[in-house]
Amino acid sequence: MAENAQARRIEQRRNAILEVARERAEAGGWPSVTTRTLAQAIGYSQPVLYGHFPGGKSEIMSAIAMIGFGELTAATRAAGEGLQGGEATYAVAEAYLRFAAENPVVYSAMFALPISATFAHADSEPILKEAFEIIVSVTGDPTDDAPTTAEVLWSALHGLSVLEQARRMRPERRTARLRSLAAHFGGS
Amino acid sequence: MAENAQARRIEQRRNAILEVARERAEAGGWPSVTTRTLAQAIGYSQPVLYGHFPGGKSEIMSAIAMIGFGELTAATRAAGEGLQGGEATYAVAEAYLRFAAENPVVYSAMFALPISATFAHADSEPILKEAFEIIVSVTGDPTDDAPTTAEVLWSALHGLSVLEQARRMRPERRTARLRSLAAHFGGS
DNA sequence: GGCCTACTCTAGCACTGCTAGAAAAGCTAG
DNA sequence: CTAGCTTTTCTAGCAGTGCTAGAGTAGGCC
Repeated sequence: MAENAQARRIEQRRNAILEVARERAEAGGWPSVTTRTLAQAIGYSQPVLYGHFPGGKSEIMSAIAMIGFGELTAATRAAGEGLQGGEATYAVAEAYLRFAAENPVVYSAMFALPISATFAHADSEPILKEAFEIIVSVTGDPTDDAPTTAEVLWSALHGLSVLEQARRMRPERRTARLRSLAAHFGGS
Repeated sequence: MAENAQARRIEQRRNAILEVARERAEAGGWPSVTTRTLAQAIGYSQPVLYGHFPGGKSEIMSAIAMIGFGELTAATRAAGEGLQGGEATYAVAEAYLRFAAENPVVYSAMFALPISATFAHADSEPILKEAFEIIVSVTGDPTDDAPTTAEVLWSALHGLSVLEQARRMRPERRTARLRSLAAHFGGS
């Protein structure tokens, strides 16, 4: 009984840590999330954070990154639902770039950390593999092997996300880039 | 007379800072390059660094990043020299990925920093614009506007570089990805 | 030789992630 | 209801970071 309530309290606090950390990171970047400010925001002292995440700040970032992969998978899957060929490619790509643009720091955590997981491998984190499968499904290329083309398409999406975030791309050409991408990878 | 010797001494020390910083960064990552270790390595104290680079560590990283852009431009230009169509695309892409793989931390500095420069704009840093022009020249796509296609191609190259470095791509499929990229962007 | 300028260093600030040991709270048993 | 024990939580501090004010030292000039 007591253990159950205790467990729920701990789970709740863990979620609070992740929620506050994400919120603050989106507001002022990852460097603005310090163990001190984070601890104060949840109403506890620093060591409590290490009780939940022994790996410290980087483990907190990794946890948020995993949540991000789940959200990205859901968003791209929903976007491609029921579509075929180039339309599916365009829709999935658009959803991907939108997620990255709307959650820049979460997205950066998803790729900045040494999570050590090769997308196309079977023994990867299930969430990563799931996300990769969606990309594979919209590469309308029968000549090449699909996983390889998917790796290239994912790279293009990732590059676009990073470079748009860094303001290296012309904002007004966003849809043109998406059309170009869909034309090159969307198959028939 | 004396001023000239003085100026040369200062220039030499500036180069020593950049050289040592790059060396150490390639050996142990950017975090291992601290103002203390860097100052000690060049035989001076920390404030001397700020005499050369008032912006501190980030300005040193920016300076190295600019050198990196110069090297990347030279490497890709040399690779594409005299080639046409898909062959040029493949060669340039290969040179690009090789540079990123051989200079991972310099490459990361080239894109991690807020240098604030949109590649396709005329008023960008000349070095950046020059590098972009090479990419434009190997996009054999007459239907789309070339700069937009070049932005997408650059994104794909950047994404491949980052994700290969992060071990998210299967290493044994590297040439297959390059062929796929050249096939999709190389034109006729 | 004496002075003045320009350079260089020492010492320290404010901040970071992280942790050992003290204090407090809560549960268990008598 | 109290005593003791376990678990949780906090205080205080370490080692390291980027950066800088002011003291000290070297150099060239008259």
